[in-house]
Amino acid sequence: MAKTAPNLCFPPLNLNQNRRENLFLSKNGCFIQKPSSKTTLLSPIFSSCTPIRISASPARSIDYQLTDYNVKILRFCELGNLHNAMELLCLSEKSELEPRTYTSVLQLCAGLKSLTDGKKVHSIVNSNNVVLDELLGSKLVSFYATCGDLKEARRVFDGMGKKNVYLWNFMVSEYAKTGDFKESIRLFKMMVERGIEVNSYTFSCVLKCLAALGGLKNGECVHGYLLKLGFGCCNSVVNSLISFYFKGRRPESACELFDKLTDRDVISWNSMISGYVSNGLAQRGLEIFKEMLRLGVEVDSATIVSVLVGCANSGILSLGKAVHALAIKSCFERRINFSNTLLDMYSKCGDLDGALRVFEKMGERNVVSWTSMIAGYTRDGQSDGAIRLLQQMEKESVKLDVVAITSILHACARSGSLDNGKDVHDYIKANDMESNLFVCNALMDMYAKCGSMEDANSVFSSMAVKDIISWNTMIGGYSKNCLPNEALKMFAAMLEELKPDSRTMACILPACASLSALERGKEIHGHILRNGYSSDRHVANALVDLYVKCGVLGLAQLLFDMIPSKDLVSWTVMIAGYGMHGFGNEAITTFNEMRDEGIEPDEVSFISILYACSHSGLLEEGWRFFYIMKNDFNIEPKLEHYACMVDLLSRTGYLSKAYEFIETMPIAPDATIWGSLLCGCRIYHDVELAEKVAERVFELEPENTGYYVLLANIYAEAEKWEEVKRMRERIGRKGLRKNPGCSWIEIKGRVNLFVSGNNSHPQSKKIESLLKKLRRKMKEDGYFPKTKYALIDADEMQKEMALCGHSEKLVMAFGLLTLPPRKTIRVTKNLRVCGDCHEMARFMSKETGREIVLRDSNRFHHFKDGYCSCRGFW
DNA sequence: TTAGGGTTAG
Repeated sequence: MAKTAPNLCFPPLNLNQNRRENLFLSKNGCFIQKPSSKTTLLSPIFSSCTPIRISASPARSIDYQLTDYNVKILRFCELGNLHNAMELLCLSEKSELEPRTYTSVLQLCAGLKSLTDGKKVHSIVNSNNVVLDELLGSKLVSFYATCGDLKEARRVFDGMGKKNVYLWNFMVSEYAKTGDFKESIRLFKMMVERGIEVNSYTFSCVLKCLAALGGLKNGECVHGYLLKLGFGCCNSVVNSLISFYFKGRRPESACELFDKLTDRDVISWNSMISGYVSNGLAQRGLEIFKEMLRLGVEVDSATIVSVLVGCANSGILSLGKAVHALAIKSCFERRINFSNTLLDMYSKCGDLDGALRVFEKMGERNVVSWTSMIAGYTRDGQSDGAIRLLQQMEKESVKLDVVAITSILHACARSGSLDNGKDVHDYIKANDMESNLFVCNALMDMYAKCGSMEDANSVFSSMAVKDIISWNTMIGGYSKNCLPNEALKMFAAMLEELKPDSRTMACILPACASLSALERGKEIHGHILRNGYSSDRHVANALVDLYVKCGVLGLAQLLFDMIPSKDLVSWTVMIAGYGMHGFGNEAITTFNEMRDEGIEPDEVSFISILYACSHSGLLEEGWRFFYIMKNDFNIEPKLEHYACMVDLLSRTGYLSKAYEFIETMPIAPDATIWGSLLCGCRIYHDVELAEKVAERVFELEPENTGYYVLLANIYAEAEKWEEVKRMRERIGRKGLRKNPGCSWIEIKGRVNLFVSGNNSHPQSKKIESLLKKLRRKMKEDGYFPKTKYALIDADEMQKEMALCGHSEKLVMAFGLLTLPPRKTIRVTKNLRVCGDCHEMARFMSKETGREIVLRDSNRFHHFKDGYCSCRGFW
């Protein structure tokens, strides 16, 4: 009370002689007015006041006014009038000024953060040759530090003779405040070297600095030192140690200290809760909280905050709600930051309604509250709700910051809303946020996920500063958007600029996989091994996928077996791999193993297993999985699942059942589903059903040439040349062009692409002659070319010529000519392999003793000794 | 003359 109350009864500024007898000088050198006899409340202060000896003579009193600058300056200081205090200080003679006057003015300068005035005081101190004693020195140091001139503070500090432990601690903590923890530690070492008697404050600050520096070993040394000095039982020091060990990711050491701490206060308990929560051990943190309640330890707002974060991280809504009630009781919930934490707890626990209730009840909201809600909707898959909130934010003129922008971009990316994303981009431009790295990375990600790699690239090109995330986003974006060549180019450019990381590997491998670029993939695999990225599960899964898609199933299996803790993706990739290669039974065994491991399949793993069943003709098993998915796992079948089932029925010849199945589907079938049945009609030569089905397909996808060609082929195989002609005319009328078939083969890391019918390759002549030679031998062996597939109503010779030009044949011949003997020929085709080419590949494998692995748009065909792994299911 | 250790979301 004595420190603040005197201000309440100050006299007016201009000293009134008549009232002087009422003035007293307080202990800290300030004038205070003597209270009237009625004032009893402040009377205790006066017991500590010394009356100033003031003569009643008018002459002496004038003399006082002229000479005692100290008193006047002190009075101005007390009034906060720095201007007048400075003016008087400048007017005063050295001999008139007392040390206390300088310190008071300096304190005011610090309070008002007036660096200029404080510097002036400092220069007066210097020019008056005033000795910097402990007090004046401390004031100068703290003045400079408070005004942000830590360098000058340090200069004064270093120039001082005797310094007490407070001032040393002050400097240590000032460096820590600016983030210069190393300098803090250097000072601490100086303290120890100079024999300064450190105290508990020193250790609190030093341990915080060491935690920030990640100096676990140094911290342990300090721990030993403080024990030696006898601070091992000091509650505040042990609390600091607990926090230090938690920050150093050593919860067990923190726990040991807490267990031994007899004098626990609320900070000790809170340190344990928040320490566990921030170490990803929220459940243990919550247990500490329960123990705290059990023992009747009083909780405070910091306890509640940490517990809420713990509930959010572990998804324990019930406890979160109970703590919410406790917060209401304690009136904590009225503060905005607290409400935001609460809101986030509900949102992360999946209770969006609860989050919304907090949000709506909040008296004041800031951008964090809004962003929290947006993130909640996005997390819940309700991107539309997130975008609606953005519009509401705009209406309420809430200014978006970087985090808000990135959250909204994330919502747009999740929902694939390119238009909304572009609006956000406009906002970014209008608000000068284009140079922010985080914003740019999120923008690129949004464009990539919305399928616009052109826009993503334009953001990328305009970035002055790029980090590894920028590069990875672009590479991953190209890979996922079926632009593997661009991904590889970007990867090559990245290598010129910076070292890739494990995430880069997981982004580039799918590009190699989609190109079946085995050699490039192997190069990257080598890089992964050299850099120790194989333990990254994303990388390991991508490697399995790479070898699956490059047709090296054995290696994929080996790598899969080597993954120590397989996740759902690892299993799903392997199941799909077996399916793609026609190993349906192996896929089923793998699926069962996954369930034995306690991993629950999701809708994607069911697509993989159903796909595997359909590509191996496993009808009964397929139905069983379809049933299990719906009934045991409560997964509502999606179009992809129905497509697999239709495919399975069609491939196994149950065409009318497939038709019925489509008609009774609870969701509208798309062209792919009808297309599967159309393929079945082709396999089983059901022209009548094919016509019925084809019309449904044409309605849904009138522009897709593939389906017109498919029907034309069905007609051609039935030798209905009139209908083939009709189809060709229909295609011609619509101005549609058949998608050109192309195939490629990677030789020495280079992808060699062949387009059907194109003979511009430098080795064309050699290829042609090899194919003719092979064809002759095949005929001798009783092989008749499947000329039906030529789709041309011409004479047999012409048809055979047309078939010779199919891209997969050209590539296979090129492979035979170029690759060393016994090397497997690996071919990839953009469309489904044609029947004639399939026959020829079978023959080639027998005739040349070569293994041929052909990946078409649908599956793998392994040709060996005249047999194909697809067993006719393709 | 003065201080520290626990908490706050997107």
